[in-house]
Amino acid sequence: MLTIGGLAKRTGTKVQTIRYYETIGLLPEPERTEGGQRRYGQTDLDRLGFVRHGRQLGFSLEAIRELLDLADNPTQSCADADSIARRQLKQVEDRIARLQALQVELQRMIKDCGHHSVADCRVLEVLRDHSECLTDHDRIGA
Amino acid sequence: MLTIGGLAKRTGTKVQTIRYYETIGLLPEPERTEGGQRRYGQTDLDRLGFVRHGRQLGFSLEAIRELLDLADNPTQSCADADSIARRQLKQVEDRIARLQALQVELQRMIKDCGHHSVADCRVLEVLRDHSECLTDHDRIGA
DNA sequence: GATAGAACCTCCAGCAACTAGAGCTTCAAG
DNA sequence: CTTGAAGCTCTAGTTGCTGGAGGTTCTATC
Repeated sequence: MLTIGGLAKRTGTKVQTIRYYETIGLLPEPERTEGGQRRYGQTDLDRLGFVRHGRQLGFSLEAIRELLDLADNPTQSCADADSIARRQLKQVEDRIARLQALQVELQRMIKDCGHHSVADCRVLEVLRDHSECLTDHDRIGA
Repeated sequence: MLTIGGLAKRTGTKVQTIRYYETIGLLPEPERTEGGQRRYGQTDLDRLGFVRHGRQLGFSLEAIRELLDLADNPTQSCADADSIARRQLKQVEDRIARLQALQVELQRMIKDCGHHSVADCRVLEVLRDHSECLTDHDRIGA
């Protein structure tokens, strides 16, 4: 039997986080000692491992909850799990695209900035310029 | 002069968000009408544009606050702005790397899932397998 | 069996960065 | 001068945790 600290260590989770997962019903209430301390078994270790891996993959706790429900009643179609994964993939692809655009822009900012005075600092200019991506028609009186 | 709603529309910001930026001191308190409604000018439009663009670029509000401070007192060295940008770039690169790993895994999950019953659904298996990335030495009693 | 101190317990508060709603007032058009 | 959209303040909720206060339990050592 594992203490909450042991479970935390094995799954790379913080103790507080485990208790938090319990309060939101993602993990079941575990056994307790006479004194009231939590004790965990293999099932708990597996379930928490599943949750943590899902989180690393970028699933929301709600998505993970859905997946766990699916896994708990394995009579339904797998299409549900598939659609959750597809939804996630789409989000991930969007995020990557936006981040890559950002990466390019930051690189440009850094390249153009020659450590002079702020007066001719390009980092600030880039941001200022783009604050005018809202160009003319976004200016007051246009 | 713009109303808060007009400013919101022009910058693609929600009205509540503008008021929020004001309460945290990111935007200055604007002029008010007799009746107490906020009225904004070009400066506010620029400043909020700067903030929103920074947010889209992934800067935290704190980082944006630093940049705005820099822009407000342009006597200091530009090295500060540069280092903020570098810090951000590193974070962005990390995020991209993690997301790409995730993308691959999700694609595999979807590819392997053939819309059968959950019994042989690979989506759940992938997550289950990896919950055992904590392999043997992570099992209780090992 | 006493004791020390690490690890546990509950409860509350807070983080970022907003978002939403209740209940009320003001503005601007017709 | 009325009407209804848009404004106002204030409070509370969101997601996914994290930290602290103040107190109890477990376990190892003497």
